[in-house]
Amino acid sequence: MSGLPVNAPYHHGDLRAAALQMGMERLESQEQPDLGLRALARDLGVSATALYRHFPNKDALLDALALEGLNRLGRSQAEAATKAGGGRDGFAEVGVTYVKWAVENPALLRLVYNRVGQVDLATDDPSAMGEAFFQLRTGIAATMPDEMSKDQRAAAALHAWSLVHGLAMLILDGQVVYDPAMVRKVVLMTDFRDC
Amino acid sequence: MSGLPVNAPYHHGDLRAAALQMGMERLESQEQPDLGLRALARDLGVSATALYRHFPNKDALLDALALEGLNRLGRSQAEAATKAGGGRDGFAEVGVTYVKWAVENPALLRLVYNRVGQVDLATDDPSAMGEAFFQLRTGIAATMPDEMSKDQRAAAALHAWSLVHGLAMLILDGQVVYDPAMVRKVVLMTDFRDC
DNA sequence: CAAGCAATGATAACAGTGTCAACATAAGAG
DNA sequence: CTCTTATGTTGACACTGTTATCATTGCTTG
Repeated sequence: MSGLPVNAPYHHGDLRAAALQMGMERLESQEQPDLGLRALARDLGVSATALYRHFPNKDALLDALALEGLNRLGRSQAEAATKAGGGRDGFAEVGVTYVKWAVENPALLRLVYNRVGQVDLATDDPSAMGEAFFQLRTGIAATMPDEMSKDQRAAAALHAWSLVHGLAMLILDGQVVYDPAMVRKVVLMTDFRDC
Repeated sequence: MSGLPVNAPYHHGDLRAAALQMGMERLESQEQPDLGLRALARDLGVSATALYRHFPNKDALLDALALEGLNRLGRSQAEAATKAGGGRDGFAEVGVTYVKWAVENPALLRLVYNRVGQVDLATDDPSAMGEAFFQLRTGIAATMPDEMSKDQRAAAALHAWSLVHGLAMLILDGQVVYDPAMVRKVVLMTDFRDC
């Protein structure tokens, strides 16, 4: 009866979706967004504890946002993998796409990698985060040369993933300035010919 | 007059050093240490606001810890670079050392990279974080083959840094299990022969 | 040595957070 | 219509970082 909009209906309609959407908007528009429960609820025109009817706690909300971010990253990678042909050029193109996505979604990428490691795979739904990351890994491995053995493909995929992820993190942390040409050059320094 | 030890002297002696040491101990012993000002002061047997006589705010304390961490990482890398000879094997050895240090100091590595990017180089002492990271970069570049041009060395150093840093972050985030042999294999997939 | 000043510490308070318990309202099922 | 369930609110508790104010110690200088 105080502070909140006067003629607002008692029930919001779909508060869960609204909260996730607002969180996503902040993750997209700000580098260090404020995803506090109270701040979010305040801007949603709802009381702080209302969110507890849709999420057991703050971490659950962040996990939901991270999962959506991981799906977006996976789609971006899959799209790049199909569009770019095979060979060195195609491989480089996929790597450049990863870094580009990270630069365009810095807060979301950070959230994804910070949250996914803390998921208790024993109790939580194994088809959520783990599945999405599995797809990301296999998507990366799919861009490897065909003549590799299974072990070689795994190692090469890990090499590629580490390279683009590390480069992205160095850029996001302000250690390296983003330059697409430089990214392509660095990625192309990897050559799997004789592995 | 309450809560604190009875016969504790009013002045601590060297509270700044004690706070940094306790922070370092937590960074070394815990994966997600609690570096809150109040929690830190409580365990130091001192009031919360006493720390404000030695640090302008919490960020300054974390910056000091991050700087010490960066120096340790730099020393580890410099030591590895001199011990390991040149060539592919030496290069691989330095990379393995980076990942090993990250696995042994997960919270410290995170703090270093999270803090260093936010330092305002205009107002802060440019000889602190920036200098230490410059040394790390040049140390990495020093392990590159001699026959490279200057630009090639820079790109190769960025490639190497991104590779080991990304691999370290994937391990710390729980996406990849730490296996020294695997790390060496992945690092050796980089070949600078024809760049 | 004494006086005073600067360094260092403590207390109280404010704004902010996540979270829980208790209560209020709306929507839907029988 | 009634009763249950879902959803939202209020109030409170225990935290946090930070500031203003007051207390104590130690060093410096006359």
